[in-house]
Order: sequence, then C-alpha cells, then structure tokens
Amino acid sequence: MIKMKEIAELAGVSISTVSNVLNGRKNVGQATRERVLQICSEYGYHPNLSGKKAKSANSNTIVFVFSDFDRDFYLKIIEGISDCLTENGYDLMICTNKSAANFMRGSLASGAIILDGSLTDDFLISVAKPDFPVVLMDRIIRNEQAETKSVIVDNYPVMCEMVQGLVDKGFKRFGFIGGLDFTLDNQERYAGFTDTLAKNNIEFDRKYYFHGNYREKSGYQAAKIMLLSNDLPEVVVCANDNMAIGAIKAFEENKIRVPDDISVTGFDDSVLAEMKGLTTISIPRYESGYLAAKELLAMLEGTANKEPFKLGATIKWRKTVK
Amino acid sequence: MIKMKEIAELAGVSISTVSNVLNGRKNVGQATRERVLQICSEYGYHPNLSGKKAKSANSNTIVFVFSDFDRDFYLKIIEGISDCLTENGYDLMICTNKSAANFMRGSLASGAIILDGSLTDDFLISVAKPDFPVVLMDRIIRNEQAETKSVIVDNYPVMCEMVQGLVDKGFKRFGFIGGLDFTLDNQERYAGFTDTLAKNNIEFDRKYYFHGNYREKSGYQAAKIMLLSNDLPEVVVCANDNMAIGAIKAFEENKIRVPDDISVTGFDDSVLAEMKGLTTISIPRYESGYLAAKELLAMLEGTANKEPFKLGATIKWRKTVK
DNA sequence: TTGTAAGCGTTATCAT
DNA sequence: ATGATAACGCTTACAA
Repeated sequence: MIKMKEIAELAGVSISTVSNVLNGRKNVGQATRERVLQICSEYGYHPNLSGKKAKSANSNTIVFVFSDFDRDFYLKIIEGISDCLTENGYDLMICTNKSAANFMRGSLASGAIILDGSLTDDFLISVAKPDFPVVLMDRIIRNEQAETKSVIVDNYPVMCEMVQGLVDKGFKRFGFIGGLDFTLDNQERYAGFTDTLAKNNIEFDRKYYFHGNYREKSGYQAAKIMLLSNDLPEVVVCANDNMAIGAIKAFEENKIRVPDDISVTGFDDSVLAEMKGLTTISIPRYESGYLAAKELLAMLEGTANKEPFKLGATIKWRKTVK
Repeated sequence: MIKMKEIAELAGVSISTVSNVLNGRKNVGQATRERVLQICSEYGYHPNLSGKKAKSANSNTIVFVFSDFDRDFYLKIIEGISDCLTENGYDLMICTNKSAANFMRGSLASGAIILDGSLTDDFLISVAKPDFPVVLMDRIIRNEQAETKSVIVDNYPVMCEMVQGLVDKGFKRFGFIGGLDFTLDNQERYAGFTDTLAKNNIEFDRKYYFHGNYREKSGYQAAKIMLLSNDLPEVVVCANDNMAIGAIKAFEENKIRVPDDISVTGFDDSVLAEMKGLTTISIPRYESGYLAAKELLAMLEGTANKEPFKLGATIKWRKTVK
C-alpha cells in the first residue's frame, strides 16, 4: 500500500501538493498535477480512508442495517438505496444488527438507514444526532431529541380499501392472522381491518384473531388451529404474504380448497405471492429504498422535516379470493 | 460525540490511561479503571474507528461484495458469512460493486469476499495481497501473485450424476440452455452434460445448445426458439433455475405440457424451483457463505492453501422430469 | 504555485 | 500505576 508521502517523494513535491491534486483543488500547476497523477496511477495509489476520515469527519458513506434474512425483498430496497446514493456521490455500506453499533458509532459513516426490529429505540435515539441523521423504515420513534425520520408504508387506507372490497363481494365472516403485535405495520393493518368491518356493521369476534410472527410457519399453525374449530371464516386476512402462504398450505393439506371453500389475502406482494396467485397488497420496494436514501441526504443538508413519509400501496386482486 | 481526551479530563487522568482501560490492559489501578469506565458509560463514549484504524491497521472487519439484485439466495449466503465472522469477533460490511473499490482499497477492512461478476480479474488481482486476502465465490482467478482463494460449487460431478439419471430413465434427445458462456459455472455444467452423454454414446447436436444469460427471460426466449423447430428434445437441461422456469413458462404457453411432453431441469434450487416442483440441483448456500468466511480468516492467519474449495451439491428429483 | 506545520482520535513506546 | 510523546495517513490554514 503506497501512501501519499511516497508519492510526494517520487514526484519531488510536498505531501500537501499531492493532496491538493487528488482533491481536485485548482491551486496546482498543470505540469505538477499531471506528474503527480501519472505517478499515482503508475504506483497504484489509493487513499487510505481512515486517514481521510480521521481529519475531515465528512465521510460520504451511509450505512444500511437489516437483519431478517427471510424477507426476500431486501434486495430490491437495497437496490433503490444504492442507486440514489450512487447518483449523489455517496457510498453505501450494509451491515447486520451485529455490527450496527460499531459502524454507526465509529464515525465511519455520516448517517444510517434502518430496516431492523432488533435495534432498540434507546440505541437509535442515542446515535441519531443532527450530525448523524437516521432514517427508519417501517418504524417510528417519537422523540424530539433524536434526529430520525420514518419512511413507512401507509398501511391503513389500503387495508381499509381491501377489506371494503371483500365486504362488497359479500364476505361476512372474517378471520385475521396478525404479525408481531408490537410492530407498527401489524397495528395499522389490523386497525384498517377492524375499522372497516365496524363501519360496515360486521361484527368481528376477537377469537378470530390469530397471533403470528410474519413467518410462513406461524401462518400455517394459525390455520391449523382454525381448522380445529368447526366454523371456519369465509375469508382470512393475513398481515403478510408469508403467513398467508403458510395458511393456504395448511388449508390445502386438509382438503379445504382456496378460494372455493375459503378465501385468503396477504400483504407485501412477494415473489411467492405473485407465483401463487395470492390476493395481496403491493408495496413499492425499490422506490421505498430510493426514497429513504433521498430523505437521509436531505437531512444531511438540513432540508427535511421530521414528519413520517408515507408510501402508497396498491391492491392486487388475484385468485385466492373468490 | 465525546472523545477520549474529554473523558481523560473528566476522570482527571491522561489520555493513555483511558486508552489502557478501554483496551483492557492490566497496567491500570482498580480505582482508576472503575472511574474511567463509569465516566465513559455516563457520557456515552464510543471509540472513533477512524482514529483507531489510522494507528493500528488491524481492523477486524471484512467486506462482502455482491451486486446482482436478482439472485434471491444472497441473503442465505450473507447469513452464513455473518455467523462465521461474528463467532470470530469480526465485523461484516457488505457493499455493492459500486463502492467496492473504495472499501477494499481504503484499508477499512482486512479482507474481502467477492460474489460479483462485474469486478474485473485485474482489479481483484491488484487488491488481493497477503495483507488483504480475498475469497472468491463461484469464480477462479489463476494468478500466483494474487492472494485469492476460491470457494466454488463442484458442478461437474453432480451434473454428470443428474444427466446419467436422465439417461437411465430412457431419455435420448437432449437440449441444453446455457448461462453466460464465460462463467466457470456454465462451463463446468455444460462439460458434465456433454461428457455424460458421450459416455453413454448419445450424440448431442450443438444446434440443441441455446445461449442464455441466467435470467428467466433468456430461458423463455430459448424455449420460444426451440418451439419453432419441429423436433423438440425430450428433456431440456438448464444451467440454472431461472432459465428453466422461463422455459417452462414458454412451453406451457404453447400447450406443451411439462413433464408429459417435455421434461426440464434446473440448477440452484431457488425458492421458486421448490415451489414449481422443478427438478434441480441444490447448493448449500448458508454453508458456502460460512465456509468462505472461514477460509478468509484462515488466510488472514496464514494457515490456508490456495486450492479452490469445492462444495458438494445434491440432486432434487421433482415433478418436471417424467 | 508550492511547502510548512498543526491537527484529526486513536495506540504504543518509553519514561517516570 | 500513570503520563508525555511520537506516530498512523491524511487535510487544511497559512506562509513563502
């Protein structure tokens, strides 16, 4: 690893001249500039980022934290983030929750985008400062001190719309398989569900609420439990696709046909949902990543409000609903 | 961001004492140690990694580079890498090809794992030095100077085994949809295919080789072309699942039933393959990531040979083969 | 246009 | 047991 000092010696100039050349400052003679550049490429010089950052806290790198390896749409989100950052001259560095604290606190990056439930609110509040803004995806932290901004799916209205659609189709007996109770997503989705039923004077007995954890298996198990009772609902609304797919599997194993005997809906529009023909709600993943990055850059420039940004979603009616 | 200097002042000790406490050195009095630790947690001190690295080039972080956002098995590989590194006290930092040069050359990391076709051999050779070893996944670079090690799927024997299986089932007229010609994977898979046919005295007319690029669409198009001729093969062996799925789609659109009229096989065992009941070859993803990380750590310790590490794969006979 | 020197937040050596 | 002090590789006033 050749360093600036050696380049300077080879070029017969001072270290600061090399630095000036490399940073494109104009106070360098044409001849010197070319000579330095020539030597740099000849010897394969590349700046040591640690040295750089040690001095000018301005790192131009953003960290993205995730950790649930089961959600296949991470890649699309990352692609959106990556594109936006690249367009703006920033580097993206991705890590899992395990290294998050190190990278977020070590001043290697200038901001972070979080799509992870395992980092605590307290931790996030402690790192999200004006000089290290944080964008939260699918999550909201209400704290005046913390420099956070949320980018979330606007679950409520689209869930209302879908449930209203189901009501209009004539469904009366509903079941609901929920995700993790404490997540914002689940709360809003469930609220849209119950509110719409209430509005239509359809009673929802809480015994038809089944607790899941967003994984396929939990949907499968919820459906298994449902099957034990003698009165299945006419339609099961699930808080995400994975659970819907699990539920369908359980029904089919028990000779309950979807949608003939029971209808099922999901949320997310994952690859599998499309494949299975699952009625669900489609979220703009790439766009959400792009937007999250854009908001973060705005925060870095001080031009951003802290109101949650709500992403619209759209219903995909497919064949799992009669 | 409070720094060591301020902690030192608050504790009424010198900066070096704080450093000693933080790095668990034993040359510090019990009372001092406790006082310093207390103040650190009280003021939320966290070391600045740039400062750290500026001094002691030993970073304990590994970078993983990928960039094809269409391959759904990245996450499993990352999980494997992440687990191995975490167990060994390393941090994982993931990036796409766009930032790869920065992170690999900036001395932020001590080694890299590459799963990306867009980084050139030349680039990789230029960074892979004894003090910055590189593990390549699904790719081999033969260069004595470069400190690289490959972790690859042992395509050949398993492909032979599968094709032999097909021959044993009585298939005689084969088609092959290849991936990108220059990739090692494609070359080995195709070699296993032709060699096995030759061994069984089955002639393979090169006109039944179709060029694809590993994407679903290219498989679809290859099948479309096949359909134009009047003699379809009895079985189409594809270099990966995506293309196999595309081909199946094309066949079904043209009322050619799989497997009744034509059999199809893939390679990878992706989520979709399982879903579609595609006969394919399963690669141990999590394990391959774990192993790649393990090999990298071994290189870092100087205990590793440079022979490619070959991962075994297994056939999954499913319903797309008659 | 170019160079000198101070400083970034750490670690490590060597006195004390 | 503790503290000066140099050093890491770079940037940036400021001086020449």
